[in-house]
Amino acid sequence: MNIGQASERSGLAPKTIRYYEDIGLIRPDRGGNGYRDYAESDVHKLHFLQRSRGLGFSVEECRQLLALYEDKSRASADVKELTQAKLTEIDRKIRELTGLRRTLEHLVHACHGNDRPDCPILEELSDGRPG
Amino acid sequence: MNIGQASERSGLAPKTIRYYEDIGLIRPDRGGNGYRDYAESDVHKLHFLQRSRGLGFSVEECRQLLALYEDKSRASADVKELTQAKLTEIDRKIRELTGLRRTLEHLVHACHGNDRPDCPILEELSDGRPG
DNA sequence: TATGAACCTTCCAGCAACTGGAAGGTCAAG
DNA sequence: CTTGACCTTCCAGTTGCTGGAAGGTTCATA
Repeated sequence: MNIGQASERSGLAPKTIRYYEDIGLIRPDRGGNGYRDYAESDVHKLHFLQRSRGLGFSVEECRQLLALYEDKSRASADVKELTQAKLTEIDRKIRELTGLRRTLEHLVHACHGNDRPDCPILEELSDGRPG
Repeated sequence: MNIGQASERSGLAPKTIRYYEDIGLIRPDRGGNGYRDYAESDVHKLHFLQRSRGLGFSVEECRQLLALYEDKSRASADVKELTQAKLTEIDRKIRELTGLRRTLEHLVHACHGNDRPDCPILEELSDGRPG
């Protein structure tokens, strides 16, 4: 099938699919007219990529996952380790964002929000001390 | 003072400081030797940038904040609005990450983590159905 | 058969927000 | 006078695409 249909069925933009080919993630056939020709297995891989990217794996990690996925003798412990590492990273991100959220919320509450020139948000950004 | 000291005192890498100059955020003087020469007020602005970047404001938002900060007739409602928008965005990110975390955790628990070739993580990534 | 839309192709450029490195100038200490 | 730590500019790379230009193909319709 053409790239348009592969795009629809995988949930990836055509540009993204071509990009994935550029960086060697997938290698579809070509028709006599030069058009890319995707097999079912290609769509499957693209969908795999779409899902794993959406779950926060980097493209390089997806490359590893794809290799594990295609390798019949893969060890699932490898995949578990990769996923566990990702989990830790996500926890860190959530913690950071939560702290940031707290700070900003504090600032919003402290700010008058009127037209007077004094603004606790700017003051705190300026001196770095908590208001 | 030279860029090295400005870097130390603002908490920004020299490269970052030069970059901020490139994109017009700050304009330090130059000494006779061509070296950048930072005044106290420059360091103050750099520190302001360091803080607001660290709080998740984009460089363009920092530019706005800096303008408001420098404008004596600024309206604090503007700043509050910007901060509030940022807060909403952070909430969305936290929600997304939490969902992602849940999915991955489920996958880790479902995976045997041994050397057997069947792995629920890969299977779910492949078909997109929750295991 | 012509025409137009909707596909497809490649390549080049750019986004954020820096970071790394090369090639070279300057300055202070020993 | 040399060594080493600074400083300068400029060019390129990072990640993961996305937009656009310029052109080829296919298909439906008039």
